[in-house]
Amino acid sequence: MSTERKTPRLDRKRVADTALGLLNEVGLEGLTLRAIARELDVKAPALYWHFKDKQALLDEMATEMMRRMTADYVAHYASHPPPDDWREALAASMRGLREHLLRYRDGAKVYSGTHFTDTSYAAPMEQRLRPLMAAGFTPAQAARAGHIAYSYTIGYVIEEQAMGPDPRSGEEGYDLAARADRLAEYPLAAEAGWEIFQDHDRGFEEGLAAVIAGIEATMRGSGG
Amino acid sequence: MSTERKTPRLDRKRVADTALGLLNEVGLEGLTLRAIARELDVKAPALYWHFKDKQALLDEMATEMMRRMTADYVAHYASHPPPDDWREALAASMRGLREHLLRYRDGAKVYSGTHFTDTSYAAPMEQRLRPLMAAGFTPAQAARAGHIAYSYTIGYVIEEQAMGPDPRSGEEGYDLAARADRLAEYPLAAEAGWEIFQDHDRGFEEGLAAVIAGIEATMRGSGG
DNA sequence: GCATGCCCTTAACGTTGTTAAGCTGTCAAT
DNA sequence: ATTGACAGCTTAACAACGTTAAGGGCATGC
Repeated sequence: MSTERKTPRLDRKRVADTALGLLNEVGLEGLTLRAIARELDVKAPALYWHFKDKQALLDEMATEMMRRMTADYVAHYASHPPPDDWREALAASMRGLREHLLRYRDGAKVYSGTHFTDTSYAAPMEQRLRPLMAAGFTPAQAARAGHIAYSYTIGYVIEEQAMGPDPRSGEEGYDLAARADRLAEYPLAAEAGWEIFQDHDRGFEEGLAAVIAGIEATMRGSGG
Repeated sequence: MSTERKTPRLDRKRVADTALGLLNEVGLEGLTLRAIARELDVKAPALYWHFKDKQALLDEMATEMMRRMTADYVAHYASHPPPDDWREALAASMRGLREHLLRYRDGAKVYSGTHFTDTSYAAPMEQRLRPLMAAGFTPAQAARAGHIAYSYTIGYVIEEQAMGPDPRSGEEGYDLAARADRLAEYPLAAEAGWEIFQDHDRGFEEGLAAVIAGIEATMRGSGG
């Protein structure tokens, strides 16, 4: 009856955890099976006992990211009351998504390139949709609204992580003055750099506010 | 008529063109330097005369995609009058972006993972921003508005291409009924599948309309 | 005719994902 | 206790990849 049989050094969760940790040190292109194995004090082929191939490991990593996100949600709403306004609920959900993607180097790329290994992604999705239903969205509208906000967030973070080497540091990995020089022929594009490449937190919030306002404007009262 | 100096079999454009063609046949993970070289009747190391490394080739591919997109814009607006409404102009720009990303397998992934090799991306950006300025947006607002729509579009197409193997075919690469079964515990998430995974064209349009309406609602008349 | 430099080839290196085969320790049954 | 089986790892090896080093052919300027 004991679920633990003896002393297996590895299991799927331990591998995914370690791989996620290593991801932040070496990035996605440095994340080789041998490096992960070394971190686990094991040889590379051992991983194939637990995963069909590398993609399966990446899928498990994305799923683990999702699980941690769900756990944060639950923990947070255990102490705070959930927002009663659907706009705040949706915004909070997307902020949480972005925050978790930014927690790992190339997080958005790993995340968006995988199919999940179980249904753990459904719980946050369900939570994201419930407030919309409560506010009078039809199921189809709620799904659409959620996907719009989701697409915006994924796209924003992919761009965000693609340009700066340092997620979350104050540094800009990009010489904006040089960029403006190169684009002297295109004054609008040149000036846009200052708005787009700086203060990602504020930029994300402005866009999120617009997206949610747009959902409200185009989808409320038009369907139900 | 011979501007050609002698018989160089390769140049950057020919390589990028061929690589883009091959991309549609073999996908991003099958796009090896040897395969590209074979297509060009050349050995793999020859590519290193024209490109520093593979990433440089991918960058050139993304830049070429951008150039083709610009060319389409120009060709289209040579025969049609440009929309005078900033909303229509922005929507048309994003439709064009999506269409070009969908034209290549893994197009959005290639596109969003690269830094451009020249300033050719600035022309479409400039065109995207000009109508906004004409409508009274400040430069910062125009930049922000453009980036919001851009992020949404990139995120949408990445998801779109990640799930279906066949871009643009009528087929669904995904068993929605099986998905709904697995998610029996999460009725909202289950039902959302039917909205999200079908009719990408309509889904994109609805989201685009929402995003643009949201830009209007949150950014017009608030700045200057 | 000879050297220069461009453009490509041949050969090879180190690393990657992955497979095949075999070793080791623990448990169940005898 | 001895055995057999099987889970879980190792060692060895393979093909393919990106990339580098060295050299060859061939047009051009002197």
